[in-house]
Amino acid sequence: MKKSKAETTETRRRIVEMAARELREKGIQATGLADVMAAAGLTHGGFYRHFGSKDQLVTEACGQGMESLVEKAEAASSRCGGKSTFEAIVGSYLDPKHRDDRADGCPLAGLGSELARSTEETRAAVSIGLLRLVGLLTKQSRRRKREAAKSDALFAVSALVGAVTLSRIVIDPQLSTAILSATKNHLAEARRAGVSRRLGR
Amino acid sequence: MKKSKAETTETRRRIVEMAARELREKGIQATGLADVMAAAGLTHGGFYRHFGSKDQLVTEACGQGMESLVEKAEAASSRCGGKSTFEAIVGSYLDPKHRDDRADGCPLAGLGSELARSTEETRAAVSIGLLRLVGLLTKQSRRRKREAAKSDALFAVSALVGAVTLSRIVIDPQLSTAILSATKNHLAEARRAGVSRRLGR
DNA sequence: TGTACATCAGTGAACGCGCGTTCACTGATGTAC
DNA sequence: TGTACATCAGTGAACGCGCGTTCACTGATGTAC
Repeated sequence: MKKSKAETTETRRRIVEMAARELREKGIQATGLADVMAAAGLTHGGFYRHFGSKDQLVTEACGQGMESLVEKAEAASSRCGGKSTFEAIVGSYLDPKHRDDRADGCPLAGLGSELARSTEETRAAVSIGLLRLVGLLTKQSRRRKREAAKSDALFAVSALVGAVTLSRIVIDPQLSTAILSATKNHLAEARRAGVSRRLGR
Repeated sequence: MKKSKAETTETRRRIVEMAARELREKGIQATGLADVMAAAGLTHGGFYRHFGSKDQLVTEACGQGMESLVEKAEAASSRCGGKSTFEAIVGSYLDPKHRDDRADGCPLAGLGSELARSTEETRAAVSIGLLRLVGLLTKQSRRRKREAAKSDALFAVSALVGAVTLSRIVIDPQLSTAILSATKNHLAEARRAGVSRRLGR
């Protein structure tokens, strides 16, 4: 049953795509290769025609998940209505929809503590996406100094990831949304403060 | 080999203590009951004399880990030198020592994404500790309104948890410490801004 | 262009391993008299 | 207080299961002539 090169490439892409979803949904360790292959419409035996190990798939899938996140942030920033790009990114990240849709959400929030124990390759792949996100937000900072702007961005990303993680742990729905909205309000406020400082107020 | 009641109680306590360490160190799924029992100086077979399931142990151990965290925060606040209690708590949480010592660190940072997929019991146990921490920080807020003070606290905890999580994922050591210090500086700044607002400046 | 053969994507069974859980057993502890 | 017996904490072997990985096999694709 050999497949054409085009089909093979497409199959590999689909496996990574499905893995990115399954991993974020269930977690890295809880996701079996058979699950991923089944989601891609295949049986588990063929996995090693495409990847050398589960770790390699995890690395690619997490990298891909981060790429999706960055693209989503870019999209949110391009179609921000009256709001600033910064607010658009923060708003979509802290939306309860994001909290409730792990499979399509941010790998940092969905897999954070597992990523911290992953291979150096996986962490490196994730770091690239993280730095791209930080870069996006750094551009949006209103600080003069580049270092201060990057510091703003690192802080904002930390708050975003922490807030969504906590909002998923907590049981009380009111507390869960309170965490998200508190973070949204405070990030907006901190940004305004940054503006004030820049203008010397 | 029946043991005295005092010994039994002490053994159970030791199992929970060791589990709290092992879980935070290796993660929930990656920690085996045999590991925990061995760390407590026992063999795995006796586990079910003390607990009904691994889930139950995880619940107790995570709850206990959160208690330790809160106690540590209380201790840090009581012996804060010239700094405010708020700064003392934030400073010790964002200390690189905390980042590098998972076994003794915050369960939210060490197990965040796994906790988000844990049983309701475990999440409830963790929530109690989280709310105690939020309560501590709420008391330290300089806002007039209680709601605003709690919002401050929720935001601060989100940033703390996110920052330590990210600092453990990232490979570049400079970036890792930059995440921690950016978060520390911004939280202190946000607090100062809160003061200004309260004083009507 | 047509043909013969090598390649290799995908299948499904199998392997080995580690895990959570169970169980028969041991012997010190606690209790009933 | 002393004795006989029930209790039960802890041991170590075993069970069943799911997982990552391997492998012989199939048959369509790609290639060499």
